[in-house]
Amino acid sequence: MGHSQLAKAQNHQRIVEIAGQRLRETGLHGIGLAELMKEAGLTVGGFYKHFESREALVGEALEAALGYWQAALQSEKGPTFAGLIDDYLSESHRDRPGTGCVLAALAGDIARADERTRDLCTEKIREQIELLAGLAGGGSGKSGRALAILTYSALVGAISLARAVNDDLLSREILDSVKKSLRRRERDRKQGVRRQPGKRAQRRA
Amino acid sequence: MGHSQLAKAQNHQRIVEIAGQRLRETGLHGIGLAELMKEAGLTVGGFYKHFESREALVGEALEAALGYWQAALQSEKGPTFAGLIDDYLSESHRDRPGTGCVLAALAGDIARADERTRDLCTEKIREQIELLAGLAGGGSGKSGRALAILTYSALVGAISLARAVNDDLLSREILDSVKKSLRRRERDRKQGVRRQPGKRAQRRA
DNA sequence: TGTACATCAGTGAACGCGCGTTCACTGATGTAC
DNA sequence: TGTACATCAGTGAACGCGCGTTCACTGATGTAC
Repeated sequence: MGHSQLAKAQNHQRIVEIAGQRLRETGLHGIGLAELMKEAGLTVGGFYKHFESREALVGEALEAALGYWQAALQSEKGPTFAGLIDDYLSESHRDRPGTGCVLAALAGDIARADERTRDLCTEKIREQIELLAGLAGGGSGKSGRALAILTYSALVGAISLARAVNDDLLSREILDSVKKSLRRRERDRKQGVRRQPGKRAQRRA
Repeated sequence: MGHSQLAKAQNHQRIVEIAGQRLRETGLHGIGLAELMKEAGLTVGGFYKHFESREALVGEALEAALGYWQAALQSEKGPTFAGLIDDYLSESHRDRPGTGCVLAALAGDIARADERTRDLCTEKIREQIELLAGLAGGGSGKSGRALAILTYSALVGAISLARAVNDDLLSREILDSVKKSLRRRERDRKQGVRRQPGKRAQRRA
């Protein structure tokens, strides 16, 4: 319980990390500072030694949470399109919003948030789409980007619905069905792209 | 400002309707009773002559709002799959969450809501999927349902992302791109189904 | 049709609680000599 | 290496505000005679 600079930095990071989880679990207004600080092993009073306001913490936490997801995706050293879909639409992801995709958990809240927060998310969404488009196929054409946007939308929507739904059977059906549809979509496109030199070859096969 | 039974019923309906809009606009915890009653031309005190609690109002409002969407879809007398997609992914829908799809606006909040609310939404989601599956094609096969689920997920996700995004260009791109992708998907499937008797006919064309 | 009365939708103020924020204080940290 | 001192992370209580809920009261509604 020292007051060293190191301890402060560690505490700061811990608060941000916990906030990132709880915000995704309970919504942007779902948790109070007292509870948050307690969970970090501290008391409320100290909060303002770290952040200017609750809003400032939310900003930092969202930024970190968005970055975390990004990192997780890229660190998988060359994740595949199909692998990414399977991860995203897993029951594990559905049941752990706290460590999952920020947009799936908070899209509604973000749409109503201040401009700075929305700026942040806009850039992250842009990056995600580009990442997906890159994975979708070597082609730099528009269809890769279109597939990326469709895929991203379907992922976010499917997880949102699967979480909203109360019936485990329906919830799983949503995850599995979208998983299969998206996988097939990518497969179809890849085959189309690879046989590019002669389009007639597709018909012969 | 009478106290008649008729007036009460009208006030009740008005409160529910306004709540349905404001909740979709500001989230399940985004608006207070005082403001709500004021907007309905009443004062806070009278609230409990209509509802047992705030929670009860939210339940009624959500049920009405979900029903409203359902009705709008069906009253379009035989809406088409493509028409439905265009309506859902319109800028008008994006910019008016208050009168739009409950799930697109509140999926996050609903996932965290009490069981009764989630039950309600689960049934509505089931109905929507069946409605879409019915429109997707005459075939009663599994692929119609899979397309319905993919479509529904993509719709909810696309509108959620388009609302979260701050950049109007990217927002429109998401709407338009998903619109096109889904339209094509349905077209492809319809062609496949209609030429069922002889699969070879597809290759000849 | 007219009159007395019970009902109850709606009013406006007050209550109580939770939560973000502030503040005086503590004591370990780290620096200047 | 020791010592005196300034800094500041963290404490715990208090403040103020907003919001859901309660309550005594009002007066129009609608009913019984």
